[in-house]
Amino acid sequence: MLRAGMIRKLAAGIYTYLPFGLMAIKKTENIVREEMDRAGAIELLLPGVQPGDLWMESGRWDYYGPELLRFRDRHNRESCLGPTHEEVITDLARREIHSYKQLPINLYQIQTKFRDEIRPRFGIMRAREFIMKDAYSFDIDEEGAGKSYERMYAAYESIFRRCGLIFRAVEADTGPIGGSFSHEFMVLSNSGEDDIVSCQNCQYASNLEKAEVIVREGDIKDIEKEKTLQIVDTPEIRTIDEVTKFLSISPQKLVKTLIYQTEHGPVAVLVRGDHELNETKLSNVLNVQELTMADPETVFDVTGAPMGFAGAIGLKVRIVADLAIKEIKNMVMGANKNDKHVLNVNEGRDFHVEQYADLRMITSSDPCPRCGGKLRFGKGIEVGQVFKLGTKYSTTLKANFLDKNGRETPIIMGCYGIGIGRVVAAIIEQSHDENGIIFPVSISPFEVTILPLEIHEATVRKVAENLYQHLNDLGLSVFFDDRDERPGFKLKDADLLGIPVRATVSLRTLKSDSVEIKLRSNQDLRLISINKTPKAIKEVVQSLYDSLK
RNA sequence: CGGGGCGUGGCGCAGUCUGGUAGCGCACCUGCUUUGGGAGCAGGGGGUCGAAGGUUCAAAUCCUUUCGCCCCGACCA
Repeated sequence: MLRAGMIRKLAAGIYTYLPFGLMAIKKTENIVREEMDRAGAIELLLPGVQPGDLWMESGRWDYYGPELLRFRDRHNRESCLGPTHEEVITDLARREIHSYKQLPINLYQIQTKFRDEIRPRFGIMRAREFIMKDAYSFDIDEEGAGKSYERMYAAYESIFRRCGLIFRAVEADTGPIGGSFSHEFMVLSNSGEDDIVSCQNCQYASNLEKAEVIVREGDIKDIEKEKTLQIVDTPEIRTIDEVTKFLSISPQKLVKTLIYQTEHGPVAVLVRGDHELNETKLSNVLNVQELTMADPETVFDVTGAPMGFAGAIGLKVRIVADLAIKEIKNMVMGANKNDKHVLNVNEGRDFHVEQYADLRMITSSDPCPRCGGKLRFGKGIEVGQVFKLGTKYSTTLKANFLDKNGRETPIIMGCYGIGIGRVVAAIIEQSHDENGIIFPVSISPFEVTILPLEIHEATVRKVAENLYQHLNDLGLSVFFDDRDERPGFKLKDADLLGIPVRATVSLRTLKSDSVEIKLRSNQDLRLISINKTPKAIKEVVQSLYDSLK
C-alpha cells in the first residue's frame, strides 16, 4: 500500500490515507453500509472523545489497561479516546429506550477508533488509529438477540464475499469486550497474525487458542497395572526432552507440573509431556484475570525444589489437570527434590487432582471436535467479529426497559465490528502479484484505467479522451493516466495500482482503429474496434461484479 | 517492558571501527536524443549528519544524555 501511494505513515501505527487509499476505503465502507442497511441496522455517529466517568461506571476504566488512551481536559476531567463504543451506545440506549415497543433496534457507525497498541505492526493491519464499523443490537429477549446475531452474521458473510475475500467464521474467545458468545471472521492468509485451525471435512474453524480438544473415551486408555513408587536420580535433567531420553520413556508417560501465579495465589497445573498448556483455557477454567508462570522463588516455595523438578505429590496448592492426565497410569514426574524424578505415580493413590479440564493446545494429531475429521493449521487475518454481549453492559450501566408486563428488564445486547482498513489490507494481501495489487472490482478506486501511451500524439489523446467520455456516460468510474511518460512507466504503474480493467490506446492499436482491453488478473489481450469499446468494457466490468455474488 | 538494529540532501544508503575536503544511487531542474514494460548523454540545484551537552586545534565519526523509528518477544481487538 505504501508503494502504490495509498497510505503514508505519520508516526508509529498512525497513517495518512492518500486519495487512492481513501477511495478503496470508501468503497469498502459503502459495501458495509449497504449490507448493514439491508440487514435493518441504522447508521449514527458517536463521539470519539469520551468521558472517563462512563468508563468508570462500566468498570472498564481499570480493566481495559494502557491500550486505552487517557487524558485530562482543561477542567481536569478524565477523558479517553474511544477504542470501542459499548459504553457510549449503552448510555444512549438507557436514555432513549424505555419500552419493549422500541425494540429490537440495531445501531451502527463507521468511525475512527484509537487503541494505544503496545506494538503496532504490519502497516495498516494493526494500526493505533483505524477506521472501524461497529454495530450494536438491542433486544428484549435471548431469542431476539439470537436473531440479531444471525442477521449480522449473514450480513458479514455477504460483505466479505462482495469484497472478494476467502474467509472462514471462527469460534473465538471473547476477550476484554466480554460477553458470552462470539465468532471472528478470518481471512485465510499466510501473513496473518492469528493461528487458526479449520476442519478439512466440515465447516468447523476455530482460533488455535480456543480450539477444543476432544478426548475419546477408551481411545488412549492406559491399561497398565499400578506399580509402586520409585524415586530415581536425574542429575541436571530438567527438560522433557532430557528426561525422556535419560529414562528412556515415552513423553506420553511423562507429566509436566507447571506452577502458575494468579491473584488468588499459586496453582499447579498438570499436562502430559508431549502436550502444550493453553493459558487461555487455563485462565477460563480457574476464572482468574492474572496468570503468569511462577518465578523460581515461588516454585521453590511451593515444591521445595528448583525449577525443572516439580511434581504433584505432596503439593499444598490447588492442582488442576488436563483431561489426558486422567488416562495415564504409572506416570513419571518431578520428585520435588533437586535432581530427582519419581516413577509409577498414580492419581488418587499418590496425589489428588481437584479438577480435570480441557487445558491444552490442540495438536495436528487431534481430530476435529465436531466431526472427527482431519484438521488444517494456518494463519488468518481477523477482519470482523460478532459478539453476543448479553446484559453485561445493560446491567452495569442500567439500560433497562419495561416489558409487556410492565417489569423493568435489562436490554440484551450484541456488538459487531469490522476493521475497514484491515479489510482493504487483507484484500491486497490475498490478491496481489510481483507487479502490485490486483483489486477486486468492488473495492478498486476505479473500475477502469485508460492508458494513452503516446499522449503527445493528437490522435491518441483524442481517442482516449473520447473513450473516457463514453465510459463516464455509461456510469463507469475511470482513471485517465494523462502523464506524458514513457509507455513502460505507465504500464508498470497501472499494474501497481491494480485497477481491474485496463484500456490501452496507442499508435499501434490505432493502426487497426482499435483499443486494447486487458484484465489485471490475467495476461489476455483483446483488441476491440473503437466504436465497440465502451460497450465491451461495460460488459467486462459487469461480469467482474457478477463473479463476486 | 525485555532483546537486537537504525537515524547522514525528497527517498534508499556508504562514510563512524582508526576524528581532518560530507559522498553514491534514485528523484528533482535545464537541454538534446528516445517512446508498448520503470530510457541515454550533457549540465545544474539541494544536507544545522535526529536533538542537547561534553572531549579535542579539529567531531557525522569518541563520551554522556535524550527523542524518534524498525525488527523479534511478552501483551492484545
